[in-house]
Amino acid sequence: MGRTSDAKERLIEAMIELIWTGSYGTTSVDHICEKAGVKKGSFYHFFESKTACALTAIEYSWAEHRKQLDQTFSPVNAPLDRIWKCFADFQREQREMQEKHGRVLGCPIHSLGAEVSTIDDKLRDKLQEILSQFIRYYESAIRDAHYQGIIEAPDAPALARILFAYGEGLLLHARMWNDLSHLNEMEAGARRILGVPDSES
Amino acid sequence: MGRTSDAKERLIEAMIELIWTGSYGTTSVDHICEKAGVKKGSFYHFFESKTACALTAIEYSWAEHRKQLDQTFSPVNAPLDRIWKCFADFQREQREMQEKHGRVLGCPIHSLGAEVSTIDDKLRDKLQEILSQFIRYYESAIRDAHYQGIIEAPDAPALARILFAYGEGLLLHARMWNDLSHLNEMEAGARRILGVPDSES
DNA sequence: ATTCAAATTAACCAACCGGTCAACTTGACC
DNA sequence: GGTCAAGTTGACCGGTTGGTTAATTTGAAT
Repeated sequence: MGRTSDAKERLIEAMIELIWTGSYGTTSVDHICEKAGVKKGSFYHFFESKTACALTAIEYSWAEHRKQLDQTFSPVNAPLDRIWKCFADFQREQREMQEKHGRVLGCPIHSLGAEVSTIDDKLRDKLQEILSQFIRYYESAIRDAHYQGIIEAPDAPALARILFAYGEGLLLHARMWNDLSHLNEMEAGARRILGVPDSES
Repeated sequence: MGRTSDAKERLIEAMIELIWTGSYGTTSVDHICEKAGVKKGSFYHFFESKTACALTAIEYSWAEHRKQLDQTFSPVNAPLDRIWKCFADFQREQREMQEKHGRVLGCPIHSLGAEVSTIDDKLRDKLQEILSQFIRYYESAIRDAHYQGIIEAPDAPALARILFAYGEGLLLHARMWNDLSHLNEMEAGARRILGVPDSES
């Protein structure tokens, strides 16, 4: 079986962090290796290319994130509460990242997508897939809310896309302005989009 | 006075196009020079650095764009019509870019912002400034609409930010999916955000 | 026609890029 | 405790990066 190692995991986590705090272009294989405490030869022992490593890292990161989203969007929770809890999770995560790295980092999938979608087909396809999956969380919450008569939303997928575009836009602004307070109005904006008065849940 | 040249303008336009169709990271000085038909020595005759060129290019591009925005958001137009016309302009521009480059390119300011805002302070500040100016177009249109009783929006700046985040999110999706049809629902989403029924203007 | 500031050119630089490779070390399994 | 697959290492590669320089050409203004 040969010896074992956690170098691959360290490389994955290093790449995620470097892409998130910087960009794909500024994240060099050398930097990843340095941060992970791994020599470049080992990098190419585990990954056939920089792109392949990024693909694995994105998949890994999304798999981690899904665990929490599955909890947040549990059908046990009231439909709109799922969305508000998701926003609260966003805020918490962004706050933690600001405390850790001194900057609000926004959504890595979106920042990466903006950078590479015209350049790298494989990365773009993977990012599309992840974002499509994410929208489904909003979609089912919206559909449930509609069926329960909480909101008027006959076209749940369309409304989910609107809500999603808005949320991602806000996260990007928070990153650009390095300011968490942009996220405070997230729920207020979502209420307007969903057509929920402030007084109601 | 020495000889004159339009090399600087050609470099600016080349840089804008390369950033828009690709990314800041993949846009090398060599590529810019090649596209502009200019030798690298001349590049550094006109600009002290790649960043300086990008700064000038962004400023130039925004100045061009403002001319049209000033027309679109002319107080002569009905408040909400300004916004719908702005969206129509977005769609037209994106369609033209797709015809020209084979891809939907989205908003270069935002894509660039996502990429460089944690890396390059000067670029980030300039992009922030431009986006802040853009929001003001929405803001004044919303304020006018509120004052005329067309919509209920006591906090125009906040609603403008929501609308803006949504629009930018949609443009990014159009870029990532290379699909103009994402923009078709722009007005419908905006109507929900602004609280305007489909029947009314 | 002369002048001279401004534009152009090509050669050059060190650092870094993604990627390769053959030699070497390790440790899980029998 | 020996085996051998798997992990590690450091040197190496050609190409590209952002940036520099000194010599040269140009043309607008006098």
